[in-house]
Amino acid sequence: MTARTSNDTARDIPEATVARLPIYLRALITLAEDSIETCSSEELATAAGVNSAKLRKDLSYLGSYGTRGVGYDVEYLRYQIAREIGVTQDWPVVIVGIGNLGHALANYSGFRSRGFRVVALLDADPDRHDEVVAGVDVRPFDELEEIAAEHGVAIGVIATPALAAQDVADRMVTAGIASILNFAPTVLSVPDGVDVRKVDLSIELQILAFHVQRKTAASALAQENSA
Amino acid sequence: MTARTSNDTARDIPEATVARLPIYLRALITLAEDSIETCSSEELATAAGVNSAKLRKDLSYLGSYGTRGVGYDVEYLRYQIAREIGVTQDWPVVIVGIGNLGHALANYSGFRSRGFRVVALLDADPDRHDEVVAGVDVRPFDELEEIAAEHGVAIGVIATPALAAQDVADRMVTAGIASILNFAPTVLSVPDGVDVRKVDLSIELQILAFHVQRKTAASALAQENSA
DNA sequence: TAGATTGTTAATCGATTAACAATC
DNA sequence: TAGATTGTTAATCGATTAACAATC
Repeated sequence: MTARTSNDTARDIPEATVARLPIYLRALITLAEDSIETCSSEELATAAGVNSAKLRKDLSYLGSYGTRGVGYDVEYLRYQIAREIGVTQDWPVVIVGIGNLGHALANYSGFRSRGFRVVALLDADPDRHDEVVAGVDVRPFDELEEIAAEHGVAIGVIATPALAAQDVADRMVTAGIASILNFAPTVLSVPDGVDVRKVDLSIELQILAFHVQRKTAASALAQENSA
Repeated sequence: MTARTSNDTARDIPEATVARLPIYLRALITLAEDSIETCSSEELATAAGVNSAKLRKDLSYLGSYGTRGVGYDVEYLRYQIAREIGVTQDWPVVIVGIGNLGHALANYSGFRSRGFRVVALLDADPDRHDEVVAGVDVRPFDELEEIAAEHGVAIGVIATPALAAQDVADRMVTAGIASILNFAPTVLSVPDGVDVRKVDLSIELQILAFHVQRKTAASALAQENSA
C-alpha cells in the first residue's frame, strides 16, 4: 500500500469559504434545474448573492474547475463542490427532541435531498414513543448509543429545551457522534475534536432588531435636525 | 429643540460584536436567574462561550459598564446590553408561511420572552385560515399591508417554500417592513436599506458534513500510513 | 496599600476586494 | 487573432488576541 502525501486530502480551506460552498452548490442546482449548462463567475455569483471576486477566490481553494474565456460547466462544478463538502454520499443523522421544532426538522425535505438521511428520532418523553413522524418511529432517548452504532451516525441534531441539551450532547459524544447541530438556546461544552454548530432563532431576530433600532434612531434624528 | 450630535446615537459597533451581544444577554439572564449579582469578564466569557479578551473588547464599544478590580453588575450590564440591542421595547413581528417550520416559530417561547411579539400569522392557503396557532389567528397573506400598518410591524419572518419567498419579500418591502428573517432556502433580492438575515438548516448541516469528512479522511489516512 | 480586574493598545491573523496577467 | 473570463496577486479592511497600564 502506498503512503499518501498530505496533498491527497483537502487543502486547508478557510472557514468563511467552507460556509459559502453550500450556497454555491444550491445556486448550481437551481441553474441546472433551469437547464443552464455553462455560467460565468459573474452569473454564479449573482445567483449566490456574493460578488464575483469572492466566488473566484473561494473556488480557487478547490482547484481549477473553470475554463478561461468560457466560464464553468454547471454539472461538473456542482459535482466537484458536492464532493468537496462531502454530500455525494449520504450521512445518517439522528434528531433528539421531537417538539415543534423537531417535527419541522424531521419533515424538512431539504435534508433528504441534500445528502442527509434521518435514521432516528429520539425523545425522552414516553408519551411520544408511539408517534411516527415523517415515516420514522420516535424511539426512547436511551437507545441513542445502540442506534448510533447500528447506523454509523456521525451527525446529531439537538432540538430539545435548553435544560436537556447539555446532557444530550454528552450522550452523543459518548455514542461517538462528533458533530452536533444545536438548536437549543444554550452554550454546550464538549471535548476537543467535537464540532458544534448553533442555530438560534431568537438571536437572529435580536440582531435584526439592533439594526431596526439604529435605522429608526437615525431617521428620527434626521427629521429632528431638519425641523 | 437642540440639534443632537452623532455622539448621541449608537457608535459604530462592528458586525461581529453586534452578533455576539444577544449571546452575552442570554448569559447574563442565566446568571441573574441563578441569583448571581456580580461577575468578572472571565466568568461571563465562559458562560457565553468566548474568551475574555474578546468579551471586554466587545463591551468597550458600548461604554464603560464595569468596575476595575470588581467586575460587572449583572443586572446593570444586562439592562445596558438589552437597551443597546433594542429589546427593552417590544417588536411586533409577522410570520408568513404556516407549515411545519412556521408552526414551530409561532410556538417558540423564546420570541415573546425576548422582546418580540407575533402579531400575525399569514398564509396564502385558504385551508389554513381557520387555524389558530399559539393563540394567534392565521390570516390571508393579502392582509399583510393592512396588518403591518395597523401594528407598526418592522420585522417579518419568511417560512414559506423557496418559490414563494421572493414574492413575500417584495410584498413585505412594499408594506414598509425593512428587516426580514428568511428561512426559505433561496437568495432574496431586496432594495438597498432592507436588511435580510438568512437561516438555512441544510446549509448548517452541510458545513458540519464537510468537517466530518475531513476528520474521517484524516484518521483513515493516519491509519493507512501507520500500517 | 496590595490585589484584582477592567478598558485599551498594538500586534497578528484572516477575509475581502480590485486589478490584471494568464489563457481559453 | 481578438474578446472574454478565469485564477492569482497584492492591497485593504476588519476581527481576534495577548499584554498591560489604569484604576477600583
